[in-house]
Amino acid sequence: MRASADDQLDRVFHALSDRTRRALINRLADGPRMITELAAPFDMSLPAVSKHLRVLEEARLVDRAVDGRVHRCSFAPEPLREAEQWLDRYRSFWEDNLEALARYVEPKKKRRRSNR
Amino acid sequence: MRASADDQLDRVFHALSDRTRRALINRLADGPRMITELAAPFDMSLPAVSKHLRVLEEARLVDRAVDGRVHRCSFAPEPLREAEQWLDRYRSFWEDNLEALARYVEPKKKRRRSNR
DNA sequence: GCAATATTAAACCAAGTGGTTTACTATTGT
DNA sequence: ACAATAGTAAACCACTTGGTTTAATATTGC
Repeated sequence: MRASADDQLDRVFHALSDRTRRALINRLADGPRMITELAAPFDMSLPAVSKHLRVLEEARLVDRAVDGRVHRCSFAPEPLREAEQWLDRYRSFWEDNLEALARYVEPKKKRRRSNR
Repeated sequence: MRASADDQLDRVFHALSDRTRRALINRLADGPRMITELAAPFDMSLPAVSKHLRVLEEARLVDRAVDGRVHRCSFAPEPLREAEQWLDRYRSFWEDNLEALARYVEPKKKRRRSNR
C-alpha cells in the first residue's frame, strides 16, 4: 500500500491547481477554521467547498479535528515543502533568467552558468 | 482576453500534477529535444506524449520550434518561478517545521516564530 | 516519384472534476 | 422534545483528462 513520492506530488500539485483550493489554503494559513467559516466567502455551495477540502486533505495539506458537530480544519504545510523541493531542482534556470534581465538593464556583473 | 494570474497558476500547477509531464520537464532541462526523442522512454503512444506536451505548452513551460517536420521542444522555466513565488508565501510554515525537527534532534538553537 | 519519418487530428472511451440539489446524520441550545 | 446548526452522502450533470487507435499532413532521403 506504498504511496509513492510521485503519487504524493501528483496529489499536491493537483490540489494546488484550483484557485478555490489555493484560496482555502490562504485563509487557513491565518489559523484553523471551521468549515462553514471557510466556505462563507465563496460563491458556491457548502458541499462544493467540502469536496475541495477533501482534496486538500488527501494531499495532506489540511488536517481536520472533529469536535462535536464542528470540524476544525488547519493548514498542514509539509507537502508544500515537497512541492518546493521538486521545483528547486529547476531554480537555477529561472534565476538565470533573472540574471539575464539584470544584465540587460544593468550590465555590470559577470555571467554564471552560461552553458545552455 | 486577459488571462489572469490565477488562470496561469491553475495551468502551471495542473501541468505539474502529472508525473509524465514532470518527467518530460526533467528531460527537457537537459536541453531541447524533438518529440520522438522525448516520447521514446515512455510506455505510451506518441499521441499521448504529444498531448502532454501541449498541456505543458499551454502552461508556457515548453517552447516549440518547428523546423521542417521536426518539432524541437525546449524548457521554459519562467512559470516555475511563478509557482515558486506562490509557494514562497508559505515557506515560513514548513521551515518552522524543520526548525521544530532540528530542535528535537539537536536542542541547541533557540526558537523563532513561535507564535502560531 | 515514392517510401519513410515526424507529427498532429479525429474519434472514441473510461474515469475523474467541479459543481449542483436534495436528503440524511449528528450535535447543540432552549 | 424539538428546532436549528454543522457537516457529509448521494445522485446527478456537463466537461475534462489521459489514454487508445486509426487516419491525415507535411517533410525528407533516395
